[in-house]
Amino acid sequence: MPASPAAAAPSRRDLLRSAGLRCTPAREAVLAHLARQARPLAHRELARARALAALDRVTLYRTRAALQEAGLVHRVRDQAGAWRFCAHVRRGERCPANHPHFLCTRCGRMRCLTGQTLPWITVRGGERITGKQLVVYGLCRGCRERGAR
Amino acid sequence: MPASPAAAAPSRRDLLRSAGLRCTPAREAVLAHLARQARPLAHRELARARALAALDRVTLYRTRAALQEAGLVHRVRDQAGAWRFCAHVRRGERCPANHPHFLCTRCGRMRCLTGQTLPWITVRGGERITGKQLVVYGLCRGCRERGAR
DNA sequence: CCCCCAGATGCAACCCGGTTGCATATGGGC
DNA sequence: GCCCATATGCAACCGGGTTGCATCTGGGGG
Repeated sequence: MPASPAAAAPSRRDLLRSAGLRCTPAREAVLAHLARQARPLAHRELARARALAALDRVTLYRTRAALQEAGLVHRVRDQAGAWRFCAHVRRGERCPANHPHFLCTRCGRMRCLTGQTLPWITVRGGERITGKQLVVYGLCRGCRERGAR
Repeated sequence: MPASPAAAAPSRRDLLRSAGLRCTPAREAVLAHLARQARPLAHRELARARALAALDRVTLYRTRAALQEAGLVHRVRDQAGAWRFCAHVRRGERCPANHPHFLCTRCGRMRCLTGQTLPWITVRGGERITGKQLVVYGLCRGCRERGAR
């Protein structure tokens, strides 16, 4: 594995292409940003990012969706009702979003609670379960120390 | 306990008033409808209800909120990002919404999975937890039998 | 039983997340 | 380098939810 700066990472480009997606500047930038932040980002947070500010908002929405459908990214609904997208930390995990998420109700930051899996829920009544999500919310440490309550 | 039809139920009116709310037609109607349905209802479902169709949508939003703040009702975010409100089945429960919810992604109906409590999630990092919610989604029995997939 | 006002309702306008239709630009296989 | 499937940008739209303001009313006090 070469150590040259350009080739150090497993190449966004290869990642996108092997997921069956065309490699475009928008997708590279969004994927890079999600990977760098490594926490579930809302549309606003993406739109505010310097590298993504120039993108049309529709493009941003479509890019998020494309990355998610291609399996490079997972998403959670936050308590404000918006989707948040997060790059998979390790590729090839069996269920990449099978963990709870924490959301700070003050600063709006969300983080993955990796290392804990979602509980097994039994639903009696013949339903076919296709997914689940658990969001824990409250005040993050920073917000708790900074302000009262 | 009297058996006359008028006094059989514990009176919506008393419920509202003891929760510190004025008793208005809108609130009585919304509370009655939520109690009758006994599952988390989205704004659309409330707005479509015959008894509530005449209400202004803002009133509906404010009524939902009032009932919830007064503790007569709890709410969950569904997978579409909208709030759903559900009347408490029993009053005085310690944590009235401390159960998972099932959402059918086809017909959009949601139901409370009472009888199961939410798991204890440990969040390391000094966060103060104020709430959590677990939504399980999939196809309900009816939709599964009715359509394919 | 009526008066009166805090609080509830209705209306209009607005915000924001998200989607759709369509014309134009471009990635990448040939 | 060509060419087309597909990605982007733009404009318009949808739906959930909120806000400001004028009007109405529940219900406590007289």
